[in-house]
Amino acid sequence: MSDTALSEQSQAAQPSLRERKKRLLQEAIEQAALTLFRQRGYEQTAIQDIAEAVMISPRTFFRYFPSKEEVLLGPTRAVMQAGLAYLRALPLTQAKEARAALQSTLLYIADLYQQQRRGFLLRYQIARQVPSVAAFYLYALLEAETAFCDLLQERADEPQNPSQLRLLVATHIAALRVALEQWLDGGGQGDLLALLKNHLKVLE
Amino acid sequence: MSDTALSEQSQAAQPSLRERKKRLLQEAIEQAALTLFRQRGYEQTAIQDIAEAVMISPRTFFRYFPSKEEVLLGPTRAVMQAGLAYLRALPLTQAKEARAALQSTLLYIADLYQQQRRGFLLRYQIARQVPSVAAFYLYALLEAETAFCDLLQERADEPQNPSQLRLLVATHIAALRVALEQWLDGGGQGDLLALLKNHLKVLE
DNA sequence: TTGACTTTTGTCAGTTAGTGACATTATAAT
DNA sequence: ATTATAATGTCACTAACTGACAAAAGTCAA
Repeated sequence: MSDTALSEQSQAAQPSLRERKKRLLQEAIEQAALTLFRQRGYEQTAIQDIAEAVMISPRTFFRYFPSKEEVLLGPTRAVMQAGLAYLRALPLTQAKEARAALQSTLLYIADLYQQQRRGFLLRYQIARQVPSVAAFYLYALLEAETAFCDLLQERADEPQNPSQLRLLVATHIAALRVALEQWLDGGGQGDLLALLKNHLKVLE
Repeated sequence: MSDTALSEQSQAAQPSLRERKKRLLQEAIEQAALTLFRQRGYEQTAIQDIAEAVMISPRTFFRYFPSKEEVLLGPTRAVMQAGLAYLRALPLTQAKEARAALQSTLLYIADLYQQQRRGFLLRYQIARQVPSVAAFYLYALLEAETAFCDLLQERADEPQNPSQLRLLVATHIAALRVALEQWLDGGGQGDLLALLKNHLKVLE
């Protein structure tokens, strides 16, 4: 683990055979899992079934995903993390108001959802049927809440009342969730951004 | 199962030895579980440990609780169900506005929480540390959401836009959740009702 | 109280998710 | 080629559940 950073990343080139195979396998596992979930149902699909489909051992599955749920919830978590990164990188030169920064972040997140419409649609349909997935889906959405508060607190133009800020963030994420669920309930056909914008406007 | 209703409930008397023992055992299991969770931690406590403490077989534990999490989450679910019942029984003679009915229901729920402060405090402290419990806790809070919408729709003075109504309910439950967590973070010392009232006022 | 009936319980066997340890194999670097 | 490193498979294990069935306890009528 000496200076791989130097020898590999300096050229911004290929991410090494090993890395490529890892990505490929990760995607293969995910695809196989989603396919099986859709065919037989989530609970009727054992880790072993997924492993066999990709010709790996069950042990290896768990080296790529910490749990069965995470195959479905990883992207949701990733989108929320991307939202945090977006907020962190928001140019605050014009000293945005906390609410405005939050709104723009949620719209950014909604846009990411829309870009991966297909994947999220399937994931959502499973989450609706399986309580444990639904539960962890909510957790994935809301675990970022305090991080949002911290970021807004440190980057807002003026200090916020922590309690009020928390309420602001929670209700706005609730608006995102509602927009998301309504959009997905409609098969992802409608315009998620428009839906969310409307909800955000109602909150003001 | 013929006419037990007649012979037992007509006198509103003792709920039969069998029923009493069941309640007793259920409470004993719950108490033993909570004690062990506090002593050793949730994940370090196996079902078998709980079963041994109450001198039952592990199989019997699962006849009383469908899962380990449910020992912790049952009361939360019960409180939300009680809220639904309260809303269902709300006298609508004066044709309440949907928001007002919802507010009063959430205050009722908050009151129930406050009445069981001790129990919820412990449960919350565990939920904070264990993701699976936290996830199911959120699920328990939010699974009642659509039921709230349905009830409000059918009982409100005038028909609601379903989408707006959903947003209303989601944000208000979010306010309940925030108030709850802030109250519990403060050790349950503060006034939950006041906190919630404040949050509800902000939402208007 | 006896005796039939119902509910609850324990036992047993099994499935599945998830984890640690270690030997084996594949990739990387020299 | 050779050595170091990282990924994989195998094995053994824990722990949460579940179905089936027999044993025990509670119920009720005669």
